[in-house]
Amino acid sequence: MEEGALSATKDMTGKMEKVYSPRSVEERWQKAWMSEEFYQAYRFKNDGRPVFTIDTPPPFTSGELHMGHAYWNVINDTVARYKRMTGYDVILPQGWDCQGLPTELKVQYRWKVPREDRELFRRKCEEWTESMIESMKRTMVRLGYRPDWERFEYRTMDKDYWRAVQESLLQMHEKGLIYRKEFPVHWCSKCGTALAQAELGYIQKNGMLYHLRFKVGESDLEVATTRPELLNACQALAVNPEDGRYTWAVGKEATVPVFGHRVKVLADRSVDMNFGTGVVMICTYGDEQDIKWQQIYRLPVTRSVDENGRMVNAGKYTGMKVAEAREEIARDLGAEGSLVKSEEFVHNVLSHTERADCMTPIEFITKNQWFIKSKEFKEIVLGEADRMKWIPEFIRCRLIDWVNSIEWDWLISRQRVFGTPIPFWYCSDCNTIIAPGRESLPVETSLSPPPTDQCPNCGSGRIYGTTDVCDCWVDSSITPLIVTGYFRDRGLFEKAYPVDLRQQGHDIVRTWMYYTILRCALLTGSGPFKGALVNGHILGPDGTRMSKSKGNVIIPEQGINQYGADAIRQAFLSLTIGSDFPFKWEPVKYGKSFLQKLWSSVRFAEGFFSRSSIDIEAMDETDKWIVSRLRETVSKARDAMEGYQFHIAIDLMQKFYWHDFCDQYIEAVKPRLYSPRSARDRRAAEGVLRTVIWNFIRLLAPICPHITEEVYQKLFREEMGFVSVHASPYPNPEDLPMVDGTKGEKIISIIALLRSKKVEDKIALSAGVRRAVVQGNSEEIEIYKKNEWLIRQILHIDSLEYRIGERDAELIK
RNA sequence: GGGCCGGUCGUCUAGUUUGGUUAGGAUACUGCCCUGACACGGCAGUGGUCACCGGUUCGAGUCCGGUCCGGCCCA
Repeated sequence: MEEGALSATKDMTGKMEKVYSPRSVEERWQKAWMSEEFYQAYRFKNDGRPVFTIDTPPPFTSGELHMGHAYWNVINDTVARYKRMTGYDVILPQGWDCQGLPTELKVQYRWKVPREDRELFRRKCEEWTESMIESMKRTMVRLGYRPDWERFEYRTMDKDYWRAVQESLLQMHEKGLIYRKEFPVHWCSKCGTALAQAELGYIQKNGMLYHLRFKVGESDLEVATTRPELLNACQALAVNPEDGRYTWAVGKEATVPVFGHRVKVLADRSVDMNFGTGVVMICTYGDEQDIKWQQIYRLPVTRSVDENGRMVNAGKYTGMKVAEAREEIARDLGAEGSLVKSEEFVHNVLSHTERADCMTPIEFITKNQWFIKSKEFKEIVLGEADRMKWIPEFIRCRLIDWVNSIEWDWLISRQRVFGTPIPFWYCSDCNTIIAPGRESLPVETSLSPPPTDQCPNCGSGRIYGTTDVCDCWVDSSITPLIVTGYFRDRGLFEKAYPVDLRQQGHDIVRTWMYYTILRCALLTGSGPFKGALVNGHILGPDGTRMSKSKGNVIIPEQGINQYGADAIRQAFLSLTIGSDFPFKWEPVKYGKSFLQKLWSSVRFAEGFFSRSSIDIEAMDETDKWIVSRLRETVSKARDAMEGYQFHIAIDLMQKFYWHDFCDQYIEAVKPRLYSPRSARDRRAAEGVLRTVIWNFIRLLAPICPHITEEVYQKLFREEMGFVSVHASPYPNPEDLPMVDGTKGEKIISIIALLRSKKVEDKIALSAGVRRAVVQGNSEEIEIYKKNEWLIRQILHIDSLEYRIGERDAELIK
């Protein structure tokens, strides 16, 4: 490091500059923290101290670090800095979730690379991802975020990570938790892949509700449906057994319009009598309910839509796109006289909504897919939800609700390219899974020959590998195992697992957190998290989700450039954890002002710093007051930090420092420094100034790591000897003298009152006042008398008089 | 449609578990003031029927019931 690079900001004369400039200070320390010298403050040492491990979902490598990322980086970093200062050996990892559809879509559509050339395609994806990581990392660093990059950075596209993911699947396979089966899966015809339940959402769309006439003998049965194109796959009609309108039809056969085949009319209690006509058609498959009914009533299956979203087995409609076929059939129904009416209808369409801007409606397609058994393990996850400590507490039920609503096993195969290969071969006759040997991992079974050429179950020779890759959550649901060394360092694993804290947003409780708890519990026998800290979203200033199309996106750099990372960090941490907030510049500006306040006060105090420590005997009443306030603040702020109540902690700190220390104490201490009565009294004041600042910068260090480091290096490093403020111990109330501040408080408050009177009377604070009368009870007057010199000096009052009465003051010019 | 969570000055927040003095603070705003750390400052002031309605109680922001609004999840 070049000479002087670490010295604090000074002007040419060596004094601290009047205006604090976050930009240069922050960049300087961010650079320093990456150096070998400072790494020891951030390194996981494994030296026997209690370990504190944080697991956090690795961000998807989109290339843009948005406000949400910045928010949870700040939370993580603050927790880690706090825990390090309170004596823990902290593991703060940083992962990158690389693989997934969005990257493939970028490479496919923007770079025009065909995914048929798998090798080239994958290489392009990796290239893209590398550059995305670079740019995200730059912003993270600029926020002051300092994980243990050196040892605990991981990327899900790395071969080591592949090996871990595949190893975990091998272990699950050995426990009998993986199967391959032909099953109707949620299919996105645009992306050409199966999707998990968690990747889907409902989109409200305008559509048509068609009322169709089915013939039952000589009578008519009217059915309302949004999807007449599935008529060819209509296997039954159903009504509610309670529905008196249709009891006559139950058990009879109905003729399907246009196609002419005959289907039964069933009675089933899950039919909603109030929807449409109360008669529903069961097709294979229109929705998840159809799948259930198909299984319950053992209905035949007709494929009606293919992987490209075109009709099959549909007579003259075969080959048409779904939407096209719908209109065509509607027309034919009309011609045939089977269409009673059609009406405009707003409905929720199950679509591909997550992690992609795809939004294509989902079809159900029957294919061979890979699954992890999950719905039979609800109790395990519910047990973990119960054991974990949740912040805030109410998030617990989000997980419980989700788990209770799960109806399907986890579909883990994706028909894509950029992902971790599924590490199994299979027998195409009986679907037996054939696993590779551990030593051959990572493996791509589409390229490598199977370890056996005969199925161990049925003896068939038809054994194939797969080009299917894993769902991204298969990768990212083992992060607690990755960071604690489950696959490489069992000694560490024993110490660090389960991780102490999982920090994430509330939107991914049902997906990421659920999968992580499930997988880790199944693999290790115990849940991955002791506690979860779940934060809300930072919304656009208009209170809605930030999105480019709405033009309400604010990027973290804007704030860092203008106000500094320490200012943004304060703004983020002053929000209640778990709730959503519209982004506001106000608190960021306030954060900046606080930095300036801290800076100015240190600049003032620096001139009076002596190496002498606090002299309890020589302390005056105001000294005792500020020290007792400091003690109280340290104690309460520590409690708040312990409970991750950052907004409480930061509020305590800001109020103490600004309004007690700066507004009151520093004003009150000036005469003792500028025109002291005795050297000892001056030294006492100096010792208090130094003690408050030394404790306060450590108190604030996890929240504002840059300015506190700057002050530490400039004023304290030489004496205290820690390489960094972040390597020093967090302040402890036990280390501060227990003094009674009640008398000092009386003095401070009468000074404040007299100061207000001067302002009210438009007397400059520096101007002299001939006479003043203060009023109070006899005990208070006693205290004022003893401290008359200080009161008169501060307020430039020539003589003070006292009067018994309500606490009050009066100036006489 | 169902479940969960939340609703305290313009904004953020304390207080709600264990009901009890004029609901506290900060910020923003307005006014006055450059006082030897800081005008990114100081002092003062305006601002809240604690979402709404009802109930329990001597007394409710706090407890109970219902309604409305917002958010998330599920259908």
